[in-house]
Amino acid sequence: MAIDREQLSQPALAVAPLLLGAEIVSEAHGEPVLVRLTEVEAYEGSLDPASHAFRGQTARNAVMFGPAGHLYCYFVYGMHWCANVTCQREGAAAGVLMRAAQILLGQDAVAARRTARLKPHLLASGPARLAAALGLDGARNGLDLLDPASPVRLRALGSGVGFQTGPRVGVAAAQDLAWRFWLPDEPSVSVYRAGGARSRRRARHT
DNA sequence: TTGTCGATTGAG
DNA sequence: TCAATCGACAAT
Repeated sequence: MAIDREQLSQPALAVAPLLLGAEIVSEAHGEPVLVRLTEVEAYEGSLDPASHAFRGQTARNAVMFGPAGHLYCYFVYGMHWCANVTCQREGAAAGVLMRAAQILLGQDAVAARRTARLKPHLLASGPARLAAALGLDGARNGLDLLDPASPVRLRALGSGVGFQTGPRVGVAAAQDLAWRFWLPDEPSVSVYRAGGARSRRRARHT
């Protein structure tokens, strides 16, 4: 059964639980890779200082201002790609960062593409590792995850229940918000690291 | 035009 | 604990 875009056209806080346990298929590398999301984070647009869309629309974040159910890929730290599922209606920006997943299909191919040797449950643990596993980068930015013809598709949503929440990883702004969602007892869930490490390191010396 | 810093990862 | 590495954006 097809996924209704309406379900994704809500605030990120409402969409995030639905994406936990959701299945994503990618044929970006040729051979299909299928994953089940185990960890996500909500990013609201205008109200969220940690969101790329907080200061309004730019060339980079334009996809987040479009319709829900599209892929927002961004480049970070000069070397990694991360990917969001856009939500909210057209004109309102919000997204859910995909942080970790369990690989259901194509695990050997994913492992073979990596230079670092990782244990299987770590192959898609962390947003950049997950993006790499699915072959998501700037070339995939803006893809419609609900289009059957798309090489990257959202195949099923999660149940929306049975998750845990906590502060977002690596985010300096709005640390009081419990906008990270994960499935308990999933080994692929990434380790928590508080945000703003760099600026706080400088502050300690001054 | 320049300088700062990031929704991270992997090695030491 | 820290370096890698570069694009976006705010400040000049």
